[in-house]
Amino acid sequence: MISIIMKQITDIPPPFGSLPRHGVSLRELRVGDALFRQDDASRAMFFLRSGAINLIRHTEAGQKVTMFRATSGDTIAEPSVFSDHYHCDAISEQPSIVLSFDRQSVLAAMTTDSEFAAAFVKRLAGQVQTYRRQLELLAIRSAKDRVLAGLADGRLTGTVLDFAAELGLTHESVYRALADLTRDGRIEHPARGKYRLKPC
Amino acid sequence: MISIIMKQITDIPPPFGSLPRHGVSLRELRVGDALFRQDDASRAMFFLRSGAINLIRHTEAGQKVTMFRATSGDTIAEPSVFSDHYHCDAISEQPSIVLSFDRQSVLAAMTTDSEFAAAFVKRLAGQVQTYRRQLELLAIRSAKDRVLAGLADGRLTGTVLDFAAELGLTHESVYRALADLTRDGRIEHPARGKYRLKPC
DNA sequence: AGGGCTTTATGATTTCGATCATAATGAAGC
DNA sequence: GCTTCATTATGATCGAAATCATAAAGCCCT
Repeated sequence: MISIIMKQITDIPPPFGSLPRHGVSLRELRVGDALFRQDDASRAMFFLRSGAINLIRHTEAGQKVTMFRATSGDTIAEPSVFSDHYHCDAISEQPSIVLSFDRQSVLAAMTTDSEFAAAFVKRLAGQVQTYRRQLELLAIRSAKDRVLAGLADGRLTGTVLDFAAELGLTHESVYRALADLTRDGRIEHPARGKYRLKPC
Repeated sequence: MISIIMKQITDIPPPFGSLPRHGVSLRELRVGDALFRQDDASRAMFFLRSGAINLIRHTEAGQKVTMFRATSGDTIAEPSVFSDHYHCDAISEQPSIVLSFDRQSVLAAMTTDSEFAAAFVKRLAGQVQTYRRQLELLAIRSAKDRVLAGLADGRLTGTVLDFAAELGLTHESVYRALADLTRDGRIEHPARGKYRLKPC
């Protein structure tokens, strides 16, 4: 008799391979599914094996802010390992497959396995750099320049609406900027909703 | 004979107390001094014992972006432990005293001392949260609301000019917003250059 | 094939922040 | 005390992004 229930989760990326098996599980998400919601109790952190997930924070004024767009190979919700709740929504932008790492297991590994901890630190340091890039992007005042920079940074992968949210601009402004840039010959517009930088 | 050269550096905050003594040094900065500059070779990370230091990044377009304003108890340049150069300028906003932790010593401690590593991860996780707050702040479109949020977040501690840079606004706009908010009775203006939220 | 929905797209208008200009206040240095 | 300088502060103008409005194109579902 073949058991699919006991099927092993394979290819756990370093350093998470050293976590006990009971601390790891797998989850599939369809477009629009929430991996977790802001203020939910935090049970785990995640590794995105494939797909794309947006981390969206809701401000007091009811505004939505895309903090981060996670793609294959990214980890999600590391800070929540130290916090008892999540600080933003994690919404699947594309069909995604994530590995869940139990919060307690991660905490335990952190204090007993220094290699694990070191690798974890490295991941977090990378995150910090990413946020800094994001801040740098938001500091660009001109919508046209900001859109161009965002495009150069490879951030237009989903819809233009998502792209606009990531850039902190209205979608109208982004459409206009994209149209301008196309007219200027700085970017190409191969199809409806598709834009890309001119090759050099 | 009393030796001041050999004077011990006291009160090294956890987890850095476990670093070897030769990996720790102390430095004092006057207003405007640079702890390091963007693209300098990274030799150390830092703990700010007192004062305030702004991390400022220069974009390609020559624009200055305040990524982070470090105050007492903050660590600075953690990501640079994994990088061979600094990614921004660190400029002292107030007279500051910093502890330097040699990059190699930190790396070594990270892989051998799991308690050190765990504490380090926690610090970085905190940093990530801070950057998220900053992103959230920058996402507020109205200058008035942004200034108010920044004030509520306790970010106006130095000059209004620095405050403006942190908020990504021109100082004129910030002065006007502060004047408006004062007129609205939402904040108090006890003295020139001083503003604070109305107590409830 | 058709109805409802979202995304893409652009036009018209308004608003608000940037920019430029100017001046008063206070601090630092001589 | 006087000069120099940065910070604080406000006024006038301009431009660009937000807002409001509208519509076509593509998609999902039946």
